[in-house]
Amino acid sequence: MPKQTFLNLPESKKQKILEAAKNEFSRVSVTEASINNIITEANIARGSFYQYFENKQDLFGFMLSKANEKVKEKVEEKIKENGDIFETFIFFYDKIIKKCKDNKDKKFYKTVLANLRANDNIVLGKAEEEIYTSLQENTDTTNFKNKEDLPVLIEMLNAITRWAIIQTVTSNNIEGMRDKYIKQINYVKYGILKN
Amino acid sequence: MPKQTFLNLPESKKQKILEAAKNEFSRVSVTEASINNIITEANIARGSFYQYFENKQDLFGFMLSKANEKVKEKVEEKIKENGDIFETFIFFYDKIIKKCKDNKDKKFYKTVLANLRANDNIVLGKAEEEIYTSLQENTDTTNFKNKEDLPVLIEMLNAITRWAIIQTVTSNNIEGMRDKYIKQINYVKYGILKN
DNA sequence: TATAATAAATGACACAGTGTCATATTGCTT
DNA sequence: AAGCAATATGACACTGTGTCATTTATTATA
Repeated sequence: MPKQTFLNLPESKKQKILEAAKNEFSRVSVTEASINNIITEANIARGSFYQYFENKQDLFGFMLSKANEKVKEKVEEKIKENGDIFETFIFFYDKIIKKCKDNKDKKFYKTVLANLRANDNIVLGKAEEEIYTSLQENTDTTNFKNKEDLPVLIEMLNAITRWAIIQTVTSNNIEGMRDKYIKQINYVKYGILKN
Repeated sequence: MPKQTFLNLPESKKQKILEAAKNEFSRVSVTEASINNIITEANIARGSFYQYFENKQDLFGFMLSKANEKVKEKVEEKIKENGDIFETFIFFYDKIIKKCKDNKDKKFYKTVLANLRANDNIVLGKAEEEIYTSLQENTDTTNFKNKEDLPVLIEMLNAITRWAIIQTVTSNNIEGMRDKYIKQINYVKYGILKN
């Protein structure tokens, strides 16, 4: 988390820094990002950066969790509303893809997702754990063959969905990719093999 | 690919360099790895490193594809042998996990897998495409409800399997993780929902 | 209002790393 | 033994990170 000094800053200065950071994180992955570029564009001194953040990871994590906090809330609403774990994952997928279409954040999201580590969470840290709990507690398992395996199912849906998101974002055929994803969800619901 | 100069090197010198590199890549991800550490341990000059490789990615890619070339062959054999796409993915999973248990390469694999980018291939580059083709051509779809969707199925199995591999390797409960993975494969075969 | 105290800003610095290149060394060939 | 090609070398120019002593601004206090 950013230090108090950053949070105390006047809104306009904060925005200037966050915007410079967004440009840099749209250009390259966090590891490749250069603090120099950020401070030059934001017009702050090197030392100031370190008064505000621990390092660039700190800044990046802050931006990402901020960007996704609404998604988290909406997903939790959704599962409480209808209890359908499959619908909810599709809803999550759509929400993230929508963000990648929005011109303001397009490049940022694309770069972030393409450079995500294999076991990084899409919605960062504690928030992702909380989503898991919500899904677990609110899924309606009435139609399941076997209720006990819900956590394993959620993990699998997570694997499929994150892969689909990454493939969708890095491909150019968004609609085709969504269709594929929906097919995959249906496989999980009804199975591949004849009975 | 390494330059000819490296390939011409006497075996023992090559080994010394590859071993130094393995130590470094076991310690941290490719991006964080330091060429300095590698050349110091291998006792070669900085300039020499660049006579051998384009950069550290080049060296890393070479090591990884070398490490996985056997896996690729065995997977292709397997699918030709029995046509069972599910068994073959489990076979692949087991092969990779086995490598992560082998003391010599344990740390290396663990670090590599934990730092894989979200859409990097586990078996690098061209080899992975070739596996796809093999799987596609040799899968027996007799029992499938719908034969046309094989490519989509393969992609899904890939997503599930790589996630399982990464979770397994970064967890400490290897056996438990395998059980989970098998359950997931069964979901895909038979579906979650009651008919 | 003057002064003290607290918060914020600054940029030079030490350090670590990358990739290049002109030069030196080795070893092979005739 | 001379000459040529392959290999080895480390100093150099860059780019980047995180720190810290110092300066500047802001707020509180008497």
